[in-house]
Amino acid sequence: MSNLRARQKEDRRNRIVAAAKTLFKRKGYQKTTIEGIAEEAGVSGVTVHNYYGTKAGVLLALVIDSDEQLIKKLEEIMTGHRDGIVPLVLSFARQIMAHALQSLEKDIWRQVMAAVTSEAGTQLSKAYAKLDEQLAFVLVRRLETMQADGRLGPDVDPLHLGRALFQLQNARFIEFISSDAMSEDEAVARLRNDLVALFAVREHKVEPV
Amino acid sequence: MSNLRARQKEDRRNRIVAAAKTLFKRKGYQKTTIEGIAEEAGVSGVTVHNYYGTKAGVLLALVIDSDEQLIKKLEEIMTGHRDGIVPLVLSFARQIMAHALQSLEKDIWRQVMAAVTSEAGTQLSKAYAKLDEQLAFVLVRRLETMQADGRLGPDVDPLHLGRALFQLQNARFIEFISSDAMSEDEAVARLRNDLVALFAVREHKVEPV
DNA sequence: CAAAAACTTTTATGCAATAAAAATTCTTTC
DNA sequence: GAAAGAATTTTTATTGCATAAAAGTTTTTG
Repeated sequence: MSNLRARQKEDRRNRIVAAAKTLFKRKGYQKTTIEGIAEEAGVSGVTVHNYYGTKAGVLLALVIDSDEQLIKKLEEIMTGHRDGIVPLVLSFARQIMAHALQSLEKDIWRQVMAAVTSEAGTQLSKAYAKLDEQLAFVLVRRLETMQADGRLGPDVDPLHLGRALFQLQNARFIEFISSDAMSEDEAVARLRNDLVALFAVREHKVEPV
Repeated sequence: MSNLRARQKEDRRNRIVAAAKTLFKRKGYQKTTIEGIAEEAGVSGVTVHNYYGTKAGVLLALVIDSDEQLIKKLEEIMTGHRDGIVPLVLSFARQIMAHALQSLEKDIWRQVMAAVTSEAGTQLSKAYAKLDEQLAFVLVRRLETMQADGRLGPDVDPLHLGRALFQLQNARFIEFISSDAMSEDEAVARLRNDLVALFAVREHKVEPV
């Protein structure tokens, strides 16, 4: 029974995150209090702080759990793709938006994105950034396959292209969650406009700056 | 003397923002209190809340003022450009980063970006979004000129392209301020990688999704 | 089993945010 | 130009996040 203490800690972490998920979904982010989460989880409020630093930290931990599943799922789904880059990225974007709304509401996602930025440098924020990198790599791997199949020119760098495409997708995702009025379709349409416009460019010389 | 009341209000707004700017720069964001700003501005703490809603709201108001100047300056500087798209966007990005660091530190910019997201829907956040749109249009106008000069293919939509390029630039700007360690050069290098990779793509068919 | 170490809880404090009541100050109207 | 009325700020009070230090509890170790 190596380390009872470690197991207790793990158990408390799980209880806190589970309690938070329940309360965030039931009452929304603003109206659930740390003290409420603590009570539901059977610990003291200060312990929640000790574990996660801030209320947003608890939220981030919860989202990270959920996103790890998303990545696995995306990896599978995307593997089937035999289309061009634009449909690939749009499908990718749709999966992410659908998954996001399925687990939490837009208002709460705004808190997530805000926390990632304002708490940049914390462990949880770094963990979130790492997941973003993994998401980008889902695209990168698809692009590598496309290049191997000859569906993507040999002069393109799949790593940089994948990252760039992810950045664009992510920017539109943030726009999507930033407005309750914006539909998935609208967000996808904007992303398509981005891609079509970018791919229409024929740039020849690239000087250093 | 139309409306003494309105003038007093305007005066208080100015004093609050000026006081906040002084204190943010002197003590940083976390350590300046609303009460402190209020005292420096000669009003009560609750008045600051009544005017700007939150501490981040005061910060946003201050940044918006500063960004309005940036846009004018950028419009002038960018007009001189006779290079390709990539140098244009990189130069644009450099101007924005330089301006940002000149007015406030990275840590405070993180609070700005977080506030824009978490307080999406408020007047101040909308005002900030509008400035972003104006910034994107600085690029759009340059692209229109390039197209008229024949330096950009006629099948490209300058509006969509400008917006897409701004989104990319903005994503890398956020990355830049999110890490104290990232230099301007590094951020520009990443943005260049994005652009080069995207422009190397030769996509032919674009099916709907 | 007792001492030490590791955690959690209790207790206390500062500050943001918000609401309601009280006090001021400006505007209007007679 | 003074009093009534309206607008706006300040005072006062409360809740909750965040943090620190002291006190208490449980696990680990010798």
